[in-house]
Amino acid sequence: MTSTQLTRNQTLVLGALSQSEAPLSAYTILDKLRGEGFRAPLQVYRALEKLLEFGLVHRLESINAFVACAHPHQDCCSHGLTAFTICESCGKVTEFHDHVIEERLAGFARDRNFKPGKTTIEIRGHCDGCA
Amino acid sequence: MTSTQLTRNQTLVLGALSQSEAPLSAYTILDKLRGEGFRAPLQVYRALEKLLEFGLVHRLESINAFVACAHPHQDCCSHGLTAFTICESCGKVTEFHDHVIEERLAGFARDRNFKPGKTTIEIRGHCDGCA
DNA sequence: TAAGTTGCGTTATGCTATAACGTGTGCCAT
DNA sequence: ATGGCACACGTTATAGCATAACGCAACTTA
Repeated sequence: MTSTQLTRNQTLVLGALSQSEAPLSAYTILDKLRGEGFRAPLQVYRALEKLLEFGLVHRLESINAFVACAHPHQDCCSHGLTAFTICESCGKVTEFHDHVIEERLAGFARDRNFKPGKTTIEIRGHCDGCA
Repeated sequence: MTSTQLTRNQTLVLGALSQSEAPLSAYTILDKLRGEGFRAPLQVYRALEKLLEFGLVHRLESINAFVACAHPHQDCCSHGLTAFTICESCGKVTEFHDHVIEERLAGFARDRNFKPGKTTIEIRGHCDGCA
């Protein structure tokens, strides 16, 4: 695990995400942090950019929102592929890692001589509680 | 295969996507169709909504863009899961279907009592030609 | 101390998507 | 045939997401 000292803004943004049950949009984060002196979207986006880089936060492409990583202590997030279920009712997000899927996608890419960068896997639906 | 008569706007939007090598954003489509009388984003979004419904077009969540379905004649797209590779250099998109991944994700959802709706799988990277 | 790097704040702008309202057309049940 | 309905369409306005470009301050390193 790589430990980096976070700046004040980064800490605040990560805190907002960690405290939230559901994923947050950048603008929602901004509103939550106005009390701390945040005034512009860029303050949020710049912090998010770093947090994503550090593997402490994930971006959910299909809903334009962000969540704190569920296993920030491990390094799993940084290289391995991360998949998500996203409940469309309550917003609950579950993060998981699957080696079989990872291999399968890697194989497909190899076959096509495609050099994979970031991979997105997101299942939107309804969680147990929201049936 | 379900065959539906497309409206003029739907035909024009699908045409724009079919002719394009790379995925197009809604606003790019709008610009391409100004000559045909398009004036507002909603004309494009409304057509896209229907085309997505018919399974003739896919939305690429990670780049906010749209592509014509590679196999519109089959029904594969409507139920089965569709995955994509997206070249970040040339924009080329390859669509594929993998039963193993599909099963694996379905199994994961079952285990968690998660009712899956739409699933997104997108690999961004670089295609053979763009190495 | 000069140059480079990094984070920060601000203003402005651009891109993506939808709300709300009204029009016209075709269908078909009465 | 006419009233009601469903649907596509057009328009204006607005909401929501993201970045460009500028300049300042703190810190590092040579």
